[in-house]
Amino acid sequence: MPFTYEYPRPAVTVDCVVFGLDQGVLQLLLIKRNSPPFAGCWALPGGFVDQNETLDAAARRELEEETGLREVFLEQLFTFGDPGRDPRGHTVSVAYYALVRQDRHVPQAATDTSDAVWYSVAKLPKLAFDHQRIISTAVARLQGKVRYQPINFELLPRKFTLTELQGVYEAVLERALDKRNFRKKILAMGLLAETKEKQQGVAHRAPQLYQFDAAKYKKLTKQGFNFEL
Amino acid sequence: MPFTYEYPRPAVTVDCVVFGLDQGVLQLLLIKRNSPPFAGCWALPGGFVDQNETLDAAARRELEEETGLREVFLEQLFTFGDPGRDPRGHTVSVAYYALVRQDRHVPQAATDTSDAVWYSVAKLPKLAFDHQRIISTAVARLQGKVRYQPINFELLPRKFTLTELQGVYEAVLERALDKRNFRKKILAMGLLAETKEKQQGVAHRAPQLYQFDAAKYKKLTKQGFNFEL
DNA sequence: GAGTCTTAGTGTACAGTACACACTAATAGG
DNA sequence: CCTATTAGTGTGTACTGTACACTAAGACTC
Repeated sequence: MPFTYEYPRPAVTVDCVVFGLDQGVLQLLLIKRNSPPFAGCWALPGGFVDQNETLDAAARRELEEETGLREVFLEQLFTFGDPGRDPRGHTVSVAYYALVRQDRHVPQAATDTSDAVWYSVAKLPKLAFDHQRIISTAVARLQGKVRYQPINFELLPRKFTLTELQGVYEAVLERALDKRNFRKKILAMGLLAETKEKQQGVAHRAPQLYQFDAAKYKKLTKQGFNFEL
Repeated sequence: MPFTYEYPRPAVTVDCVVFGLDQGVLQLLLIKRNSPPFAGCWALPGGFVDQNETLDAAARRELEEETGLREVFLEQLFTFGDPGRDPRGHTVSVAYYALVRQDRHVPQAATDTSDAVWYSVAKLPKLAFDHQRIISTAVARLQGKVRYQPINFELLPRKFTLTELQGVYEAVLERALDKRNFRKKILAMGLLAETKEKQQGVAHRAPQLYQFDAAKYKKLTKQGFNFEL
């Protein structure tokens, strides 16, 4: 026991707000709790931080254990530590938010042991602990972040059309955007590379597929560029 | 003991990055450590979170205990939890940043028991733990925040001149601003109220004193206004 | 293969904002 | 009263944000 500590310690957990996108609607991945407290309630995936584990690692570990998701975009959100938030005792939760590509949406079948289900952000069930508050914080953060950092690509398959991308922005920001202006701005950033492909199997003019140029983004970021929408 | 926990728990601490302003230079409040580890080193004020104490309360308590400062602007910054950051064992630190009014700069004499000293942000001594990293994060956050939230008032006395305010922005952003454009923008926000006073005892035209209209700020914020500089 | 349906893709004009820039006004001190 | 010092003010120009409507292309139907 490395510390001598005069009071009982608060415990440390991580919780992940996982955003996905289905049919242009912003979704959240929730877990059904099996054990008390809040047994039977829906909750964010998460759990205790192990000794000698970074917070990021704990978040990724819990995410994989409970949902099967790996190698997603993951960023620290905020830390919630009110004494009353867990009826078992004082628990400090470091919250993360994650963005998951549509083509990697793990369907329920793939995570058969756990009850991980996607819910539309607009229609969430009653949640355990203070998870509703954590989600509200995450939504606000996402809306703020999207304005000056191109993270919405993380919610789409690697190749996507501009209309799809606009849909993501609209879903996140909860308002309509002008098509022509959106295209102008997003292309002006210079972070999108045309692929040689067009989308197949649509009953109308086939749209161009683009992909996000991560290398260029890294380079421009280092030079202190801003990517305001 | 409310939890059964299979591993030894990481401990939870808070650390405060306290910004002040002296002669137009951005300053940081540091504490000299008396005990190991890092005895004799400079460090951020902070300490363990008590059971059944909110994180905010812990930060305020530690700040007052170690520096005498009360009722300052205080906001959560980021949580640092790398296992190696404290040689005694795994410690998760919830970092805060605070802004202190110039007229409330507690001089060293007022905190006679502790060694709290203001250092220019540009010339910091070697610091304990990962506190240098925490400070870098705080500076970046402050620079970002200042662009869209009027928090710089927190660094000035209640009544201040526009030139002083401009100086704060310049100190934080580390670049010069145009006087006329700055005045236009900052007055256009509508958050400054002229006082009936002018600054006394200056060997030149006496400048108008202003104060921040907190009520108006609250009202406009609720209406979703932006305060970009 | 002509016609229809549906979404892709494109340009311009106007308003508002950002930015560069230089002189007069007022006060204290000598 | 003269000097030194900072306060305080307006305009023109470039750029950026925004509103807005039509043609292009592919798939399916008959």
